Amino acid sequence: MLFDNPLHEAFLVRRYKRFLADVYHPDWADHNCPENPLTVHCPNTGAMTGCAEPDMRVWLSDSNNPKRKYRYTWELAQTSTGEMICINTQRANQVVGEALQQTLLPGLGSLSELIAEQRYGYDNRRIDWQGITTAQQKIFIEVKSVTLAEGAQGYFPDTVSQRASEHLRSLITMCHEGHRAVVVYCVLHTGVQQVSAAEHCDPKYAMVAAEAAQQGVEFYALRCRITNEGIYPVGELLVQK
DNA sequence: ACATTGTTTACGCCGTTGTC
DNA sequence: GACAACGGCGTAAACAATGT
Repeated sequence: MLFDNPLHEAFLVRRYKRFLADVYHPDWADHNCPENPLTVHCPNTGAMTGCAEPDMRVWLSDSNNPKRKYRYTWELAQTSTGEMICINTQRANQVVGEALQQTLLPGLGSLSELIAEQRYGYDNRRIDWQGITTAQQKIFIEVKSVTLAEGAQGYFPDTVSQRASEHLRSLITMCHEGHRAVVVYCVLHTGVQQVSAAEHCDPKYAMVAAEAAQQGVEFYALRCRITNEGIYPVGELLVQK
Protein backbone atom coordinates (compact mmCIF):
# COMPACT_ATOMS: atom_id res chain seq x y z
CA MET A 1 0.00 0.00 0.00
CA LEU A 2 1.51 3.23 -1.22
CA PHE A 3 0.44 6.59 0.20
CA ASP A 4 -0.90 8.90 -2.51
CA ASN A 5 1.67 11.53 -1.61
CA PRO A 6 4.68 11.55 0.70
CA LEU A 7 3.54 12.10 4.28
CA HIS A 8 4.15 15.29 6.23
CA GLU A 9 6.15 15.12 9.43
CA ALA A 10 4.78 16.73 12.59
CA PHE A 11 4.80 16.47 16.36
CA LEU A 12 1.86 15.40 18.47
CA VAL A 13 0.37 17.75 21.01
CA ARG A 14 -2.61 15.68 22.05
CA ARG A 15 -5.29 13.36 20.81
CA TYR A 16 -8.84 14.07 21.94
CA LYS A 17 -12.53 13.58 21.17
CA ARG A 18 -11.83 10.23 19.49
CA PHE A 19 -11.42 11.66 16.02
CA LEU A 20 -9.17 14.64 16.55
CA ALA A 21 -5.52 15.34 17.23
CA ASP A 22 -3.51 18.52 17.53
CA VAL A 23 -0.04 18.65 15.95
CA TYR A 24 2.62 21.24 15.12
CA HIS A 25 5.94 21.57 13.34
CA PRO A 26 8.63 24.19 13.99
CA ASP A 27 8.87 24.87 10.25
CA TRP A 28 5.20 25.66 9.78
CA ALA A 29 4.52 29.36 9.84
CA ASP A 30 0.98 29.05 11.16
CA HIS A 31 1.42 26.11 13.52
CA ASN A 32 4.99 26.18 14.73
CA CYS A 33 4.44 25.44 18.42
CA PRO A 34 2.20 23.33 20.68
CA GLU A 35 0.33 26.45 21.76
CA ASN A 36 -0.73 27.11 18.19
CA PRO A 37 -1.49 23.66 16.80
CA LEU A 38 -3.02 22.31 13.63
CA THR A 39 -6.02 20.04 14.16
CA VAL A 40 -6.06 16.85 12.08
CA HIS A 41 -8.33 13.87 11.72
CA CYS A 42 -7.47 10.81 13.83
CA PRO A 43 -8.86 7.73 12.06
CA ASN A 44 -8.66 5.42 15.05
CA THR A 45 -11.44 5.07 17.59
CA GLY A 46 -9.54 2.72 19.87
CA ALA A 47 -7.52 3.33 23.02
CA MET A 48 -4.27 3.82 21.08
CA THR A 49 -2.26 2.78 24.13
CA GLY A 50 1.33 3.92 23.69
CA CYS A 51 0.59 5.39 20.24
CA ALA A 52 -0.48 8.89 21.21
CA GLU A 53 2.08 10.25 23.64
CA PRO A 54 2.74 14.00 23.61
CA ASP A 55 5.75 15.09 21.52
CA MET A 56 5.76 11.92 19.47
CA ARG A 57 6.94 12.32 15.91
CA VAL A 58 3.95 11.67 13.62
CA TRP A 59 3.18 11.65 9.91
CA LEU A 60 0.12 13.02 8.15
CA SER A 61 -1.45 12.40 4.77
CA ASP A 62 -2.96 15.25 2.80
CA SER A 63 -6.49 14.47 1.66
CA ASN A 64 -6.53 17.38 -0.82
CA ASN A 65 -10.25 17.28 -0.22
CA PRO A 66 -11.77 20.76 0.10
CA LYS A 67 -14.97 19.30 1.55
CA ARG A 68 -13.19 17.95 4.59
CA LYS A 69 -13.24 19.96 7.77
CA TYR A 70 -9.72 18.78 8.60
CA ARG A 71 -7.59 18.39 5.53
CA TYR A 72 -4.85 16.20 7.02
CA THR A 73 -5.13 12.65 8.32
CA TRP A 74 -2.86 11.21 10.98
CA GLU A 75 -1.30 8.02 9.60
CA LEU A 76 1.91 7.11 11.47
CA ALA A 77 3.55 7.61 14.84
CA GLN A 78 7.14 6.95 15.83
CA THR A 79 8.11 5.68 19.27
CA SER A 80 11.02 7.09 21.25
CA THR A 81 13.05 4.06 20.14
CA GLY A 82 12.37 4.78 16.47
CA GLU A 83 9.77 2.11 15.79
CA MET A 84 7.00 3.02 13.38
CA ILE A 85 3.33 2.51 14.16
CA CYS A 86 0.42 2.92 11.77
CA ILE A 87 -2.57 4.30 13.65
CA ASN A 88 -4.98 4.49 10.70
CA THR A 89 -7.13 1.41 11.28
CA GLN A 90 -8.30 1.34 7.67
CA ARG A 91 -4.82 0.49 6.51
CA ALA A 92 -4.82 -2.91 8.19
CA ASN A 93 -7.56 -4.24 5.94
CA GLN A 94 -5.84 -2.93 2.81
CA VAL A 95 -2.48 -4.41 3.71
CA VAL A 96 -3.96 -7.78 4.65
CA GLY A 97 -5.81 -7.77 1.34
CA GLU A 98 -2.50 -7.33 -0.47
CA ALA A 99 -0.93 -10.07 1.63
CA LEU A 100 -3.74 -12.46 0.72
CA GLN A 101 -3.31 -11.72 -2.98
CA GLN A 102 0.44 -12.26 -2.70
CA THR A 103 0.01 -15.48 -0.68
CA LEU A 104 2.22 -14.15 2.08
CA LEU A 105 0.48 -16.27 4.70
CA PRO A 106 1.36 -19.77 3.44
CA GLY A 107 -0.98 -21.49 5.87
CA LEU A 108 -3.94 -19.98 4.06
CA GLY A 109 -2.86 -21.20 0.67
CA SER A 110 -3.89 -19.36 -2.45
CA LEU A 111 -7.29 -17.72 -2.15
CA SER A 112 -9.65 -16.73 -4.93
CA GLU A 113 -12.80 -14.60 -5.22
CA LEU A 114 -11.71 -12.30 -2.42
CA ILE A 115 -14.46 -9.94 -1.31
CA ALA A 116 -14.09 -7.19 1.30
CA GLU A 117 -16.66 -6.27 3.93
CA GLN A 118 -19.10 -9.04 3.03
CA ARG A 119 -22.04 -9.60 5.33
CA TYR A 120 -22.48 -13.01 6.83
CA GLY A 121 -24.83 -15.08 8.97
CA TYR A 122 -27.93 -14.50 11.04
CA ASP A 123 -26.48 -11.42 12.74
CA ASN A 124 -25.57 -9.97 9.35
CA ARG A 125 -22.16 -9.02 10.68
CA ARG A 126 -19.51 -7.71 8.34
CA ILE A 127 -16.48 -9.87 7.83
CA ASP A 128 -13.30 -8.14 6.66
CA TRP A 129 -12.45 -10.62 3.92
CA GLN A 130 -14.19 -13.58 2.38
CA GLY A 131 -12.68 -15.95 -0.16
CA ILE A 132 -12.49 -19.44 -1.58
CA THR A 133 -9.63 -21.81 -0.77
CA THR A 134 -7.96 -24.15 -3.25
CA ALA A 135 -10.07 -26.88 -1.64
CA GLN A 136 -13.16 -24.89 -2.79
CA GLN A 137 -14.01 -24.15 0.83
CA LYS A 138 -15.36 -20.78 1.95
CA ILE A 139 -12.93 -18.88 4.15
CA PHE A 140 -13.69 -15.90 6.38
CA ILE A 141 -10.95 -13.60 7.59
CA GLU A 142 -11.20 -11.08 10.41
CA VAL A 143 -8.40 -8.50 10.53
CA LYS A 144 -7.19 -7.15 13.86
CA SER A 145 -4.61 -4.43 13.97
CA VAL A 146 -1.80 -4.77 16.49
CA THR A 147 -0.24 -1.51 17.69
CA LEU A 148 0.49 -2.31 21.34
CA ALA A 149 4.05 -3.48 22.01
CA GLU A 150 5.93 -4.32 25.18
CA GLY A 151 9.44 -4.83 23.93
CA ALA A 152 9.23 -7.18 20.98
CA GLN A 153 5.98 -8.67 22.19
CA GLY A 154 2.86 -7.43 20.44
CA TYR A 155 -0.57 -7.66 21.98
CA PHE A 156 -4.18 -7.51 20.91
CA PRO A 157 -6.38 -5.89 22.05
CA ASP A 158 -4.93 -2.83 23.78
CA THR A 159 -7.96 -2.36 26.00
CA VAL A 160 -11.13 -4.26 26.89
CA SER A 161 -12.91 -4.92 23.61
CA GLN A 162 -16.28 -6.56 23.79
CA ARG A 163 -16.61 -6.27 20.05
CA ALA A 164 -13.44 -8.27 19.46
CA SER A 165 -14.80 -11.11 21.58
CA GLU A 166 -18.06 -11.02 19.64
CA HIS A 167 -16.09 -11.29 16.40
CA LEU A 168 -14.41 -14.44 17.71
CA ARG A 169 -17.80 -15.92 18.58
CA SER A 170 -18.91 -15.32 14.99
CA LEU A 171 -15.78 -17.04 13.71
CA ILE A 172 -16.43 -20.05 15.94
CA THR A 173 -19.93 -20.28 14.45
CA MET A 174 -18.49 -20.16 10.94
CA CYS A 175 -16.22 -23.09 11.81
CA HIS A 176 -19.18 -25.05 13.08
CA GLU A 177 -20.97 -24.36 9.83
CA GLY A 178 -18.15 -25.99 7.91
CA HIS A 179 -16.13 -22.98 6.78
CA ARG A 180 -12.58 -21.92 7.47
CA ALA A 181 -12.46 -19.01 9.90
CA VAL A 182 -9.33 -16.99 10.42
CA VAL A 183 -7.99 -14.12 12.50
CA VAL A 184 -5.13 -12.19 10.93
CA TYR A 185 -3.29 -9.93 13.35
CA CYS A 186 -1.97 -7.16 11.13
CA VAL A 187 1.13 -6.00 12.99
CA LEU A 188 1.36 -2.27 12.39
CA HIS A 189 4.25 -1.73 14.80
CA THR A 190 7.75 -2.38 13.47
CA GLY A 191 9.17 -3.39 16.85
CA VAL A 192 6.93 -6.41 17.22
CA GLN A 193 8.42 -9.88 16.60
CA GLN A 194 5.62 -12.03 17.97
CA VAL A 195 1.97 -11.63 18.89
CA SER A 196 -0.37 -12.95 21.52
CA ALA A 197 -3.78 -12.21 22.99
CA ALA A 198 -3.48 -9.50 25.65
CA GLU A 199 -4.55 -11.25 28.80
CA HIS A 200 -3.50 -8.25 30.88
CA CYS A 201 -5.65 -5.87 28.81
CA ASP A 202 -8.72 -8.01 28.16
CA PRO A 203 -8.77 -11.37 29.97
CA LYS A 204 -12.10 -12.28 28.43
CA TYR A 205 -10.77 -11.81 24.91
CA ALA A 206 -7.78 -14.03 25.74
CA MET A 207 -10.14 -16.69 27.04
CA VAL A 208 -12.42 -16.59 24.01
CA ALA A 209 -9.38 -16.62 21.71
CA ALA A 210 -8.12 -19.82 23.34
CA GLU A 211 -11.55 -21.35 22.97
CA ALA A 212 -11.75 -20.25 19.34
CA ALA A 213 -8.39 -21.87 18.57
CA GLN A 214 -9.68 -25.04 20.21
CA GLN A 215 -12.79 -24.92 18.02
CA GLY A 216 -10.80 -24.61 14.83
CA VAL A 217 -10.41 -20.87 14.29
CA GLU A 218 -6.97 -20.21 12.80
CA PHE A 219 -4.70 -17.39 13.94
CA TYR A 220 -2.00 -15.74 11.85
CA ALA A 221 0.07 -12.59 12.21
CA LEU A 222 1.36 -10.44 9.37
CA ARG A 223 4.60 -8.48 9.58
CA CYS A 224 4.64 -5.16 7.71
CA ARG A 225 7.26 -2.70 6.57
CA ILE A 226 6.18 0.81 7.48
CA THR A 227 7.68 3.96 6.00
CA ASN A 228 6.36 7.42 5.25
CA GLU A 229 5.89 6.30 1.65
CA GLY A 230 3.81 3.21 2.23
CA ILE A 231 2.95 0.11 4.21
CA TYR A 232 3.99 -3.19 2.73
CA PRO A 233 3.08 -6.71 3.84
CA VAL A 234 6.24 -8.75 4.42
CA GLY A 235 5.44 -12.17 5.82
CA GLU A 236 4.25 -14.23 8.71
CA LEU A 237 4.99 -13.70 12.39
CA LEU A 238 4.52 -16.14 15.22
CA VAL A 239 1.23 -16.09 17.11
CA GLN A 240 1.69 -17.47 20.61
CA LYS A 241 -1.04 -19.60 22.11
C1' DA B 1 -27.14 5.18 5.72
C1' DC B 2 -23.94 2.79 8.49
C1' DA B 3 -19.78 1.83 10.92
C1' DT B 4 -16.06 3.16 14.43
C1' DT B 5 -16.14 4.25 20.54
C1' DG B 6 -15.60 7.03 24.65
C1' DT B 7 -17.59 11.16 26.40
C1' DT B 8 -21.11 14.33 27.02
C1' DT B 9 -25.73 15.74 27.10
C1' DA B 10 -30.53 14.72 27.63
C1' DC B 11 -34.15 12.57 29.62
C1' DG B 12 -37.08 9.61 32.44
C1' DC B 13 -37.87 7.75 36.81
C1' DC B 14 -37.91 7.66 41.82
C1' DG B 15 -37.68 9.41 46.36
C1' DT B 16 -37.38 13.41 49.21
C1' DT B 17 -38.52 18.03 50.38
C1' DG B 18 -41.32 22.13 50.53
C1' DT B 19 -45.64 24.49 50.13
C1' DC B 20 -50.52 25.12 50.17
C1' DG C 1 -52.79 14.73 51.73
C1' DA C 2 -51.83 16.42 47.20
C1' DC C 3 -48.75 18.06 44.17
C1' DA C 4 -44.86 20.76 42.30
C1' DA C 5 -40.01 21.13 42.54
C1' DC C 6 -35.66 19.23 42.88
C1' DG C 7 -31.61 16.11 43.27
C1' DG C 8 -29.62 11.84 42.15
C1' DC C 9 -29.18 8.04 39.40
C1' DG C 10 -29.35 5.09 35.39
C1' DT C 11 -30.18 4.71 30.63
C1' DA C 12 -30.49 6.47 26.06
C1' DA C 13 -29.26 9.42 22.56
C1' DA C 14 -26.16 12.62 20.51
C1' DC C 15 -21.67 13.77 19.23
C1' DA C 16 -16.97 13.96 17.19
C1' DA C 17 -14.95 13.13 11.26
C1' DT C 18 -14.54 10.24 7.70
C1' DG C 19 -14.87 6.34 4.53
C1' DT C 20 -17.41 2.68 2.46
